[in-house]
Amino acid sequence: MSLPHVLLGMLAEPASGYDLKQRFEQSVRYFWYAELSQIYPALAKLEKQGLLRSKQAPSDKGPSKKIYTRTGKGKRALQEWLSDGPVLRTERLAYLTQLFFLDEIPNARRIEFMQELRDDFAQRLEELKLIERNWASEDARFPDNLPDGELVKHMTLRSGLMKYAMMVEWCEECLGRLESRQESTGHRNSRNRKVS
Amino acid sequence: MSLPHVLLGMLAEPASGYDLKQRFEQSVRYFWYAELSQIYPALAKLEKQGLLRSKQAPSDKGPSKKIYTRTGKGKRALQEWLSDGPVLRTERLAYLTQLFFLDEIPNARRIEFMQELRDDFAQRLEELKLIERNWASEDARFPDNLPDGELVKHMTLRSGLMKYAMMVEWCEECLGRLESRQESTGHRNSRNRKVS
DNA sequence: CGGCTCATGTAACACGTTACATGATTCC
DNA sequence: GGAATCATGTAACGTGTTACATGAGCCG
Repeated sequence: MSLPHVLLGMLAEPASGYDLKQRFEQSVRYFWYAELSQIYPALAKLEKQGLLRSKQAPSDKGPSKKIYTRTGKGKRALQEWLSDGPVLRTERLAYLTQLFFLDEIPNARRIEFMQELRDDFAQRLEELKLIERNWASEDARFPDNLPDGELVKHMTLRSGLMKYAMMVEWCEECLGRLESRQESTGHRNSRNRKVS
Repeated sequence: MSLPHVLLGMLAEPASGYDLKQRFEQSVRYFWYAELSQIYPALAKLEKQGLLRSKQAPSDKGPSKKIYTRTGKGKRALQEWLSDGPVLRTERLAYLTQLFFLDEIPNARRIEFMQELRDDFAQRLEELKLIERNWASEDARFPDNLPDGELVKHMTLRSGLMKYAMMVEWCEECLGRLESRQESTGHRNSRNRKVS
């Protein structure tokens, strides 16, 4: 339902499948993920539908690339997807369903689970903070005078910063509740952050 | 990777496929969704693997049901999934990828998009607040003296309450930034909440 | 009797993951 | 020459969605 549209969005600038995979990793990896083996056939299909055009081009390093360009029809398909409004309530958050059933394992394990969650969110938060710091130092227009294309990217980044900061706090709150039960059964559990 | 485990979790109490669908809608719909046509074959497969057992039972209304019960092996499989730690970085948030490319449509449309987002998050927040209010009024142990099974459910609920409250705020912030651009091009746009 | 909810499924298709296959170029 | 990276794909399998099929029991 969405990968083809994400590819159309990423192809505002022409790129090969391999390039697109890198772009995924650098930009949208916090809310979208795709394998190369998924990207290649998706691009081929979009070309067959006339939403993309491709040409062979030599590479700086390695074998020649197949560079895809968005057609007018491709751009309109993307705009239509965006104009249809947000795609909502399709999220699947496996870690929350796990938490929902976490009473099926012993409390000490529950605490380990929440620590792992907290550490991962904290790490993502640091990664995003770094991106924001670099951006701020490299672009004088940051954050209030950005052009439209950068503004929406910054809004996306802000949502990640706010979300992960909140999730870390929430994990701490949960750990407090779990640990108070641990203590009452005679055990004691360090609250130290795991190093990864 | 996960639906079978979610079903095992939901089957702490025996139920039919149809019952489970109802349970999905009442409890985990905010972070997991499944169609009946996905649930039935998944249950059959779990039974074939010996993680569930089934028996026919009459229904209050309508035809007879196939009631599934978790086996010891099924419970261990669930505990193993939970003990392996949180399943992370598998999220796919379509609305954030849309936002990321939102500069491809006119600013007026961008504002409509964010209003729709905000309204949906606000609605989810109200739904969760209602659940919390009802719970608080029906259970004297709420929220600090809940048994383990309810504690993890409450932690899950809290994450939703905190998340959607934050997302509504974030949407308002984004709308402010988008509308300030709208005004500077001579248009004016009401900030009123849409009624659904 | 007709329409609703209850109840269980199948079929066709789309989407996503893991493993495998192939070969060019670059760096050590 | 061997390992790493660049580059494009296919195959098999698992997961998820939409549409369709079937029939029991209940309410008006």
